[in-house]
Amino acid sequence: MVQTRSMAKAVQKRTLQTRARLLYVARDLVKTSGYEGLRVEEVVLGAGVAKGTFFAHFRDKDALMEILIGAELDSSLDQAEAGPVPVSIPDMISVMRPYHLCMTQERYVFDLILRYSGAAAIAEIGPIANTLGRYVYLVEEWVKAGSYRTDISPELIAEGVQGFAIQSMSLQFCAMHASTTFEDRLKVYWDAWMLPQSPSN
Amino acid sequence: MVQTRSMAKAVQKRTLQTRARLLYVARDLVKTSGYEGLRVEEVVLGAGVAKGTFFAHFRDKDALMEILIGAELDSSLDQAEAGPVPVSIPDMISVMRPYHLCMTQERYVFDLILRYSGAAAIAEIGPIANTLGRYVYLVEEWVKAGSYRTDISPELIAEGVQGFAIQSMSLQFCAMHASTTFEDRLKVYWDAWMLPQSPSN
DNA sequence: CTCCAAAATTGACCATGGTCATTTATTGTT
DNA sequence: AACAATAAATGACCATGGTCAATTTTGGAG
Repeated sequence: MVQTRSMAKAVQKRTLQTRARLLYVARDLVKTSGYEGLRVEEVVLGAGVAKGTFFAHFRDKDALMEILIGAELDSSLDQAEAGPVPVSIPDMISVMRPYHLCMTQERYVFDLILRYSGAAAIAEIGPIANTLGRYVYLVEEWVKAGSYRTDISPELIAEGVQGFAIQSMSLQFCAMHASTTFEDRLKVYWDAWMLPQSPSN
Repeated sequence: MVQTRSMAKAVQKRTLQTRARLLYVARDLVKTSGYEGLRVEEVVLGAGVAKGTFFAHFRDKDALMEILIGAELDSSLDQAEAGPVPVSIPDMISVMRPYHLCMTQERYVFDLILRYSGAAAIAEIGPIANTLGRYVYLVEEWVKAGSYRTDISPELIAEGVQGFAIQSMSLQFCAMHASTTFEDRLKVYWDAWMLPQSPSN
């Protein structure tokens, strides 16, 4: 008899186990050697599978990275979301600190986030693009609840907030601008963006 | 006799020739296969040298890329700098078009620019970080000559302008935000940043 | 229980960037 | 012109991510 759609075999238990093992080993390796130091070969060795198996579970090494980093970012956001709504710019900076620290923990991580923030060329939105979306949404809510400029939409404000956060991180990694710290710069930008003080002209 | 500083041998002609040949071949290959398609092996084959020679002239493949892309960006900026000073935001957008097009010509190029905008972890400022610095300086001059918000310094305005340009490019490559075009988005951001219209509260 | 098609796994192999001990070319000195 | 010291070039080799035809495992049908 022909195999019909409803008879389609479910994902095998084995698959889930293997995938879980790969993720577990990877997370463990990252703990000791950092993201940049992660090697696919070490992961498969630790998980006791062949190299090909890795790529049957993840499109490429970056896809695994995205999952690991995306999860870390997500839990930082959970933290930020759980607390009280920040009512000032310094508040926001402090509530977002874990998230921002997570993004800048390694240059390699920051680069990967930038690269994947655009959800690749493909139309698929990955874990990282997803948390960036959550970030904007969260900030938008905070903006609605607070007193900031009213000439543009809260969503636009939130997009700019994220843009400036990323800009500040970039400059932190830049030799030309090493003098100012990340959070000082961020405050200057966010103040100027969210609370413009003088007439345009 | 001991070799003194003043007797230090100059760079050999051969060196300059080899380097020029490598650069010429690379530029030529980029013209047909794009930046992403460039292979070191093709470059050395075309230049008639061994692979090791390539890496004696450039730290790594990215260093060559930085030179090629940096030069392209620089000449776009030369163009922008040569014309009349833009007196409005739409003017600025149009004057900067070649530069922005250059940055977004390939996803690969944009990623590399982002990666090298921070002048690597090393304290050395490369061609790309350099053009980004020029960009900010140029915009700063334009801002000084025009009528924009006065509550923050022209330099800060210029930094934000660049940040929003990069943000707009990122979103252009992003599946979630493909609906708005780059320049439309840029105008929205730049208007809101340079000409805030309403009191903060 | 046996058989089979689909799913999962394997590992030899490839692509490509990058290294370095060795060889070759250049140039100032005598 | 011969030599020595330095610079440049070489190419075999390595590291690492990624591929794919062949093999093994799984789970349901009869």
